[in-house]
Amino acid sequence: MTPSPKPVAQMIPITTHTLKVACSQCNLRELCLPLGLSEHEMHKLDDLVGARRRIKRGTHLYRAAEQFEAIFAIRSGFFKTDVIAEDGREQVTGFQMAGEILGMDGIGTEHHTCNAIALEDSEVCPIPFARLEDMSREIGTLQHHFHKVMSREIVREHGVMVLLGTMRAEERLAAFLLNLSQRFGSRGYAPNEFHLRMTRDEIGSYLGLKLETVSRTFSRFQDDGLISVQQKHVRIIDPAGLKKLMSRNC
Amino acid sequence: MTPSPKPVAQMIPITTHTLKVACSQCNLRELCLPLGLSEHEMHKLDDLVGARRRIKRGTHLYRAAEQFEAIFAIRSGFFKTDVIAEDGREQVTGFQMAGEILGMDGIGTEHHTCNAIALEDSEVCPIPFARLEDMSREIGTLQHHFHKVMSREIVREHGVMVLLGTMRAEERLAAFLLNLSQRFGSRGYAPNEFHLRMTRDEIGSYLGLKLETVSRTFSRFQDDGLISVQQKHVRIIDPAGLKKLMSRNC
DNA sequence: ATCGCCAGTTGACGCATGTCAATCCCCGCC
DNA sequence: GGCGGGGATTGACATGCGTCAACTGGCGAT
Repeated sequence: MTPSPKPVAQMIPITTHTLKVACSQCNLRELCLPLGLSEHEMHKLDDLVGARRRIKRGTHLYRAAEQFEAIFAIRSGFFKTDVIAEDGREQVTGFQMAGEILGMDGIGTEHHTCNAIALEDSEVCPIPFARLEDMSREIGTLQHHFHKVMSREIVREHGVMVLLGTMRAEERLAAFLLNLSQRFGSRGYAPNEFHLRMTRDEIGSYLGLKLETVSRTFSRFQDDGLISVQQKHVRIIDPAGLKKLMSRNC
Repeated sequence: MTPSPKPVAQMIPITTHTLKVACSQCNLRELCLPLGLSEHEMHKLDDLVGARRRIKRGTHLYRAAEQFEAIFAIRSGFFKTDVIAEDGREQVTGFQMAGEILGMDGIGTEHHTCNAIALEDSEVCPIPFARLEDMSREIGTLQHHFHKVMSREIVREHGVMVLLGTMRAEERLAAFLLNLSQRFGSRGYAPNEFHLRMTRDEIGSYLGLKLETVSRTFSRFQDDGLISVQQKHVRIIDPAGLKKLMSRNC
């Protein structure tokens, strides 16, 4: 093989300008806040969004009880959010990927109420919340889109409640895999082959299962020819079969 | 018994004026949207909020898939919201009481995504959403308060995820009772004695348990002297004992 | 006031998932 | 490239909750 050229990013001199997010240029705009803004509005948004911030794998973007200042659009990477109850139990409340918004839990109390931890080296665009509210008062489209984003988060959580309240282990894991698949797909990645960024324990916490149950269920899916799984690498062989699993009996 | 006097409501001539909500007069304002508004802003809000609507016990305030037009402030009464998955499973996603806001799940898709059903005869104040957004652009306080309400709903659902994901049956029911107690208390009702508006089945759906388990756990709590329960009437005898239950081991 | 029905209670039993433990095997670090 | 450790797998066993079923009793309709 011939040596591949250096990644483009390394050839561009790093200035505040290149570090600065330009929403108007961002290929995630359909997933993030700027959806449906005019050219002019989009450029106003560029001023709102702060300089991109790198979060190394394993470190916190924010912690519960910290002062809430901004929400964050994920530019690249992968996060988990979790809640630690007073008695120490951990519940993973979600996994977030590029184009999704983090931190809306902090608005109500002006303090974050959960932890956000990068599961791989990531970049986020901080959106100072007070300024977002100001700008929302000028740009109705932005206001409305932000409301939609928050509402969708509520609806997503309803889905998790259905999962945790009514589904059996197999169904939970099938739903989880199909959800990841759909989200990777809509970002232009292969929907049927991906690397899990989280451990079995984190999957288990999210799905209300113990890690051994997650592991066993993965193995069963593999034996049944639904997926092939090797550590964190997953290939979905029979998506329809997984879907069928979710609506069996009951 | 002597015949009781007619209910007061029937003695007042029904006019648009009496049916109309006056947020500026409402004793629920601390719980609902108008928190922190000036006198002038409050009166603008009075124009926003539509005529109060009565919802009879057992009937729907809205249904999943219906067009979303408004959110609803509960003036009086008690509701449940539920999601029916494609395969028919029902998950109760919440119980709502006076001063709480219903319908924010519909903003994202412009269609409601769950059902809201009155568990007793109730009254709601419809808040046309497009007009709420308009007014939010004029009144920053209102905008901010609405964002807080949505954020708190997200945080509430995180709490439910912790409950469903990590707690055992006893802990779930204890958490449920203490939550109801706190909410009744903050509305001026006796925190330690109340009527459940929902069935064992609905409690079970909310808590991810079968109705038999709910019933058995109630009985166990009674045997242990934590509560006294007779059908839908509950008295909390030992709140501290219930709290301790929730943080035992783990 | 009475009846019928639906909600609730209680018991017996089974199963899905948790618990505990041993072993394996990547992955990243030096 | 080798080594160490944490993540993953797998097995044996335990148990909490679900399932099925019988029975009770309040409440609302008439």
